[in-house]
Amino acid sequence: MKSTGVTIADVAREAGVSPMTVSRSLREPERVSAKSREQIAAVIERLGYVPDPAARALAAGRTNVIGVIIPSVTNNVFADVMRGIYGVIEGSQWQVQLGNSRYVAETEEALTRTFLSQRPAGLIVSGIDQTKKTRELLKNAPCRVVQIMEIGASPIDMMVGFSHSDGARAATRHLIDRGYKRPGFLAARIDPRTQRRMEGFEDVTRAAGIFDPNRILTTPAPSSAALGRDLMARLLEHAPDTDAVLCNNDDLALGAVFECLHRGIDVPNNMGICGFNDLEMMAAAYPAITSVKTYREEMGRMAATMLLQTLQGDEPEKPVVDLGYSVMARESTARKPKS
Amino acid sequence: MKSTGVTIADVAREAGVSPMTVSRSLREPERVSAKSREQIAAVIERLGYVPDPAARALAAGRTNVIGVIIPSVTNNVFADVMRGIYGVIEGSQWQVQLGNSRYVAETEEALTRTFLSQRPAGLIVSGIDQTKKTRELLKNAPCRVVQIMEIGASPIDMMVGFSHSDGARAATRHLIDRGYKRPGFLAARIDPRTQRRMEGFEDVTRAAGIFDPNRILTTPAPSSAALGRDLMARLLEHAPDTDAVLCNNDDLALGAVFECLHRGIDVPNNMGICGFNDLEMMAAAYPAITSVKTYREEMGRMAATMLLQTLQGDEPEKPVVDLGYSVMARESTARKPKS
DNA sequence: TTGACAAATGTTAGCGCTACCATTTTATTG
DNA sequence: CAATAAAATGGTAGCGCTAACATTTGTCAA
Repeated sequence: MKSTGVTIADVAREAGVSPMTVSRSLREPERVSAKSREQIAAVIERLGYVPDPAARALAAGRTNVIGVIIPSVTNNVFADVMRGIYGVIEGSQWQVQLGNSRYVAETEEALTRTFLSQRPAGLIVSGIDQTKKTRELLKNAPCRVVQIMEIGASPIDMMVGFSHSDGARAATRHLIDRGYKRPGFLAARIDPRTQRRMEGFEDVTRAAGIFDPNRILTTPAPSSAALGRDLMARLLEHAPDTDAVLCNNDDLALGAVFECLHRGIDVPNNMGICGFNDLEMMAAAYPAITSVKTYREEMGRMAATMLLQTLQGDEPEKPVVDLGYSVMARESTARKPKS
Repeated sequence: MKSTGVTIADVAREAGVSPMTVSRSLREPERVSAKSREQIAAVIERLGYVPDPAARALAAGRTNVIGVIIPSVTNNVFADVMRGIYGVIEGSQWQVQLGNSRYVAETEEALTRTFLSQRPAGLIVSGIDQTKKTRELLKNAPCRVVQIMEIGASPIDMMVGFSHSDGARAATRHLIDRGYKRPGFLAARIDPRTQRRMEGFEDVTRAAGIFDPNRILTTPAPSSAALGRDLMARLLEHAPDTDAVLCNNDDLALGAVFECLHRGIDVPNNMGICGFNDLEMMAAAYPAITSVKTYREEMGRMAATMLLQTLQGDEPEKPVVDLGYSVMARESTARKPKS
């Protein structure tokens, strides 16, 4: 039934030591004499012994599992974050266990419970909009917790992210600086982060006296390039004098660019287009597409690093890290100055 | 230390039954009287009892973990497959545990060992190019195994995929049918599946008497749209009379299209471009890009479904499923017939 | 009523490991 | 060289659950 029936007792017998010494040589080798350590290592190699994580977890009261809860496994943005997390954790003694909340708060709560029942070594959760109950569970968790993607005023424990509303503000100001007078906003699947980006857009356009709710188009459908084309088309019918769009993400921006190409609309001179996240293809597109760069892989790396630090007994320098964003100005908003 | 210190013994005491009855009511409710079942359910709810998976695994000699080994967590293709797998497994009693082999056979072997030491309920592995040792481990695994992404002659156990060389053959024939005379092939990161696509391309062009190794451009770098632009640019310098390209994947195809747009090359009339996988954005692009559609989410769904069937004691109808592919002909290869 | 049998429940033991404390061995010092 | 501390190792118990078997309770026909 077991892949290898070899137990710690077998190793101990063969090496002529007690199981306890074998156990120690695996977890705290510095507390075992060099002689025993080598003997044990040789036997482990020879017998192909692999510790049983279940037995270990039961005896030690904790696992080597780091739980990660994200709202989507397919969204490129989270894929990048995951790459960062995996990059740090792979090769260490810890293991990633992924949970997919599908943007549903109740699912997130259920996942949190499931993870906690496994006595994880640490947890990484997305965003700052947990339900009250989830927050409570995480606050009382017997492990450290890192919130990623966003930063906010009341961290549960640690936090790595950036301000989505500030990112959208900067992008909107960029459009205005480039001379666009009637900017719109396109968004799919309104999650809390989208909401805050929209607020940033509204703030800045309102302050400039050019806010117009008719130029804001949203849909609950999941984001895609096809949807970007569709939203752009609808915006052009609805408010044909719109001269720029801030898209909630890059898929939409790409679709918007394609729709303009299709209609023969001059990007950037008659339509400025800005995305959000700065996926790799934005720079490679033609015209190259302006986007708000976010540091997704770094976010994952940082979150995992902070967690590993705490697992080694250290504290991270700062419990809350703001990774910021950068507006990557490219052709799609490089409007020729008009008189 | 534990999130909830509630054990099965606590529940048993409160419900006035033995721990065994509680255990059974959780795993085989039909073997417990309705009265006990309700009582137990009420107590579980009241105390917030959650079974400890480690204790369960240790006692039962198996876990509820389904291990999935893929070569990349960030590649869209695998993200789609994962979505299919998660879709089937979420909500069931099983859990997904993801392993990332990074396209390295040794890493795959190590991951296989790690997973097997956890006594998984089942395994899903990518491709058919495992090392000999990995194959042996999987053959002797105490659980069922599904190979995905590809089909081949000697399945370890079950298999869901399609023929990459056939897909490439069909795409190449499509280019020839559309009147292209000097097709090239672009590929990044040569994995075994890329290799087989390349072979398919070579077969068909050779048979048509138009094979030219100078039109095949590859690089070990990971795939991206920027790389697609770059490869296209190099191909045009290297073999300027090339009139079509089959790209090993859609990122490259998108980049190739952008490079042509940039250079003012008429796609499809002076350059036909075909991708592979048919990611969502291919249809939304302008010009819409021809691609070989693969059924990635279905592949994940099917693999997970087959595994769950075996876990319930049934056998899947067929142990090897070929999901095929479809050439989605679009504008990027819709060349006007020349005399 | 009673035996025969099935359904429901309980008892025992142990999965493989590690925390905790006890003991032995080795190094250190006056 | 004894006294002491430090390093290395071992024994015991138990983590929370379930497999396997044992026992009790309920059902039904003769």
